[in-house]
Amino acid sequence: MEHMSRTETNGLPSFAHDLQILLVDHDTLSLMCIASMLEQYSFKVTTTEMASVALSMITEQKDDYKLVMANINMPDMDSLSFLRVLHKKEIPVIFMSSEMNVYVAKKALAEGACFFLEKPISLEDLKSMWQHVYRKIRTPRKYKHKPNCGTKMNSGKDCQGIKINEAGDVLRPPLGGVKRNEAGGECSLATGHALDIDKQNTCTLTCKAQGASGIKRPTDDKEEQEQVNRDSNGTTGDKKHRTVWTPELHLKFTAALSALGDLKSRPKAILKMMNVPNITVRQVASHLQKYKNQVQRIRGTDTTSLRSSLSRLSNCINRNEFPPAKQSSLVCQYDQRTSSFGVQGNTAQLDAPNSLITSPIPVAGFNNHDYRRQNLYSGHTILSHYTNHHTNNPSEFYLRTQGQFQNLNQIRETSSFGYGAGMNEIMNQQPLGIEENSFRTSESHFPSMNYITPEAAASPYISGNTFQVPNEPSVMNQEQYYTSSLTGPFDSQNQNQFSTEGARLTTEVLELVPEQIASGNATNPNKFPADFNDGSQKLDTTAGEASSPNENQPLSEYDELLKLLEEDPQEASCVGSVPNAGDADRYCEWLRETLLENSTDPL
DNA sequence: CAAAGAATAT
DNA sequence: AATATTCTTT
Repeated sequence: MEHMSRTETNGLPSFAHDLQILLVDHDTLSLMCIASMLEQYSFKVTTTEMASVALSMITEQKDDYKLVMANINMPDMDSLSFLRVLHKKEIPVIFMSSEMNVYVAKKALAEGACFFLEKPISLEDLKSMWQHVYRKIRTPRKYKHKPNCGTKMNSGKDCQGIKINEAGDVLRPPLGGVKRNEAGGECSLATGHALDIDKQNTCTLTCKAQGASGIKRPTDDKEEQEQVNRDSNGTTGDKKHRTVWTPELHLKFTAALSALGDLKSRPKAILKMMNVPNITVRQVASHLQKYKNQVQRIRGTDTTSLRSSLSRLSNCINRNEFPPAKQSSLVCQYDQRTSSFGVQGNTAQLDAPNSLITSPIPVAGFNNHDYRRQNLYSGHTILSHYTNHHTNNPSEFYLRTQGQFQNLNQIRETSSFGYGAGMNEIMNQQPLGIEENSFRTSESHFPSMNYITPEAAASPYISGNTFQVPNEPSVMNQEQYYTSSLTGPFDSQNQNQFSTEGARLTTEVLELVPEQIASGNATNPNKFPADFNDGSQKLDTTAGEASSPNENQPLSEYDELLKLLEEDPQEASCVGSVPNAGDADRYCEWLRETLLENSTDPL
């Protein structure tokens, strides 16, 4: 690669040349892509897809890596342990992630990572990475040892039996397999084990004999907790899995609620109506509890409207008037078979389903949405859409640049993740994925593609190649989520569907947007951005210091620093060839502070 | 005692 | 934060 980009290379101070960077990303395409970009700056890049291998390489010290850039999502180990090992060796770590998640970013930074990049990463973003090599090593802000929290940063991915001893050596389990619990049951990768990181920096795979859901309150040590949890037939192999309330499930739930009315909406009845196998009354009760809380929170203490909504719907049902009069312009179909939203054949057009499973959203910020993320540096907002993993439809991503969406055609499927992961964040980002309920996300490193026309956007149905660009968010916000289930159209003919397990086709019509969003407004392409910015407000604030209206501040600010350093490399590097990275340091410190500050914000 | 509601554990 | 489990009330 010597022949290429001499100019780019010259953009960096000499001491940044030939910097040895170890790049870790299980995502091969991403790995190659970023590696090639880094090489354009004349960095010497070594790549590996396995974090564990990366650690081996570092431990073996074949090369003197000055910087490690790693996808925070590590299928083969816990990224937190990874970070700690490197931190001990005083190698700066920059984490990358395709799912922007403030929590994860904060966590990583707090734990000592020196930077966090959201994919897609631009050439420009990488330009300044060398600076981190010269920053002082920070000590992790807090070291909260919580047993069983080790996987948190891994967005639902668990360690697969990699051990790291104190020296940072990576020890693989004999067969590289899955550890088994005492009873010989295989630990489910999804839920059956937890990753413990003790103070010796040893990561141990442990299996919970009781399964993922063996959560018990401390007993007053009455009768020895008999092995009540050994299942009835004596085999411990059965893995209880944590039920995930997918959009589909929740849909059935809300439909049942609607059909029953709030008076009859008791767990048992709901369960019966939902007719979903493998779900218990207690689970429904639990969900109902959450549901009610959220409805209440959204509506304030006022239950009247809730009631009237229900009775209104009830009336409709009784009078056989389906669907009830429409009040919104944004309608999409829901295909129960493929569990996707959108017009037949064009699935996953709406990200409403995501909002179904997002966590409670602060009332002030309805527009928050897990699938709407913003690149800290580019200011791009990226929308992603979920799709059920049973379908072949890749998730779709839309990139908004300067007020316009770009459809990223070059979509690549990556790992699946469980609820809470990414979707939360993608959902964000929490542990314990369940195979049957996992989603798939896609990411793209190719910012390009077609713009979406306002005309296309105006379509009440969102077709495969368009994106709704309404004045208001096209996502169903929390309020809409709860109310729509109560007031939304309900096909009488579908009532029985909840008790028929067989094939169901696209018949249900969902109302996704409340009446306030009149069709007239919805087609105004000039106004929509407000919401999307709001939706990412958290990230915005995070990225750009409040005062500036320009969201790209951080990048330019960083750039300024870089330029400063470049302009006078001599002076900058007064100590040997080490530049004075004070400014960069301060910047990073600021960034970190900002992120951490936000974390304490109640919001 | 069963079912639902609330509280709490993780 | 979401869900499972346990405690409390109906």
